[in-house]
Amino acid sequence: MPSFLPVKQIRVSDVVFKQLKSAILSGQFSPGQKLPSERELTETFQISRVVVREAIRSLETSGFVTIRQGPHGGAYVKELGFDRVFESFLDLFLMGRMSVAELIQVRQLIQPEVSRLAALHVNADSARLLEEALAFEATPKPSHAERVKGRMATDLVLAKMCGNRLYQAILEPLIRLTQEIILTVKPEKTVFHDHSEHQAIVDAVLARNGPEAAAATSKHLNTVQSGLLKLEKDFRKRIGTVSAS
Amino acid sequence: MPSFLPVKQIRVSDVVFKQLKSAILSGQFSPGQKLPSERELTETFQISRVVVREAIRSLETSGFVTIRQGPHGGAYVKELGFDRVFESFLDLFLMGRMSVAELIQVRQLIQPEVSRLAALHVNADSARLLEEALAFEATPKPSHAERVKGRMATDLVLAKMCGNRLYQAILEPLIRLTQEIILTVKPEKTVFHDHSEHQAIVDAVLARNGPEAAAATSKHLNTVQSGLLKLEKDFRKRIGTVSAS
DNA sequence: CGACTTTATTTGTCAATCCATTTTTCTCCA
DNA sequence: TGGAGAAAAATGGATTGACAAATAAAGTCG
Repeated sequence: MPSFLPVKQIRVSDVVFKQLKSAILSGQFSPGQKLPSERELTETFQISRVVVREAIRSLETSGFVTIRQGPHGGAYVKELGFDRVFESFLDLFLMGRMSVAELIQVRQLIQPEVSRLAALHVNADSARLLEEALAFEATPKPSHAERVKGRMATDLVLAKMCGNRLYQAILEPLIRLTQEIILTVKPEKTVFHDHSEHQAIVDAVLARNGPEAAAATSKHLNTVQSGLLKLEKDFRKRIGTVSAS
Repeated sequence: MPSFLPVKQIRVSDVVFKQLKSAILSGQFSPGQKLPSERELTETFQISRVVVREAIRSLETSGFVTIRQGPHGGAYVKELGFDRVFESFLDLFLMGRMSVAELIQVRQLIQPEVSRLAALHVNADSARLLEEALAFEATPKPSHAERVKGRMATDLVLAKMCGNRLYQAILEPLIRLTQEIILTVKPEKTVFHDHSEHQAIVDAVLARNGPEAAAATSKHLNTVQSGLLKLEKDFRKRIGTVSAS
């Protein structure tokens, strides 16, 4: 008997998922555009609606589309952000496969370099954004949550303006993860760093002084570190009672 | 009229997804364990099977479970790896939101530091793994694909043994992404680095010489860089015709 | 005892139907 | 003519019931 090849057993919904994903990645559907409706795709692929729905659901879970209901509803292609990276890091942390100490150690390597690069790439636009972020941090916030988020504004702008989008893709999720940890524990009173440290970083960046920007960032992170490490134990105690978002 | 609260409109499958995810994260289901069958969950949550399926599908897409068919089939909880991070980076790259130059720049910062840490943390076990990886690289491989993958063995072991799992979570996906790019372009003949460079890194690590390990890694990456940058244009030409995996 | 067959369990797919949401269009009245 | 409200239409969300496909375990027969 001739040796036949085994028939690959794959789920139809997987095939559809990959085709749609491929179409998005190759630009056949641009961000903002709408995929065909479920019923149309049913006809196109000649499969049941359930399968189409599962495929689209996977696209949504992967962050490629958002789904809206009603006429003019459907699966709309999203601009690919860093949410998935963030979610992945968050889950690793929640699973206990990463500690605050490790998080800070990585930030201590990457962030000074990012600030250094930001100082080299600064231009009129980014300078304005940076000053706005710093000013935003200084404005009083109604809630603790907003205060914590506001505090990260400068860091996020620096990550964005460093000229390397991969640095941004790594650092922004790490900063958001730090936020998440602080907010979960909610140490209402604690203030980890004062405004002057961010001011020093921004000054150095605006002066295009790379080494100084890196040094100021490094110093800033040392300040943050001590406060954060104390939080982890509290955090681990709480997450048992808090539902995953 | 008293002001009623708006009824939150949420998808049932989302609620189920979050509950199951939460149960996994909190350890109610450990890696290797099986979630209840679809029909059981149907009873538990008092919802239709389709909804249960969508929720489980999302868990699979998020990398929390693998689904098997047949008796003893079902949704088995996975050990959370770095696949999701890798996928996220890969998609960002495919979407043109990250370049090879940026990838290399980040590796040039992180990898020397990782090697330095590896030199500080090396012990009997990790030393053995490292030597095995280096020996594995030296053994001839039948196919180009295996050669490329084999070449990364040492880098992956170093990332694993550096003592910071977040570095591993970042670097391993970046190394795999580099692989993926090389393999897609398939420059059959090209050899980017010779064995001696990895040997130098391993020697320094085993000698517990952190600075030297970092320096050797830095030098190694410089070698890799020049070869890689030429590849990107070829890569971009191809991905239009290659389906997303 | 071993090879084959059957059976049972579980996921995969389908079809038809109805509900919920939301935008557009129509209608009717001031 | 305008505008408010009602109806229609388009789309995703959910249900039900049935059958197919895969696969591990139990049974059967030589």
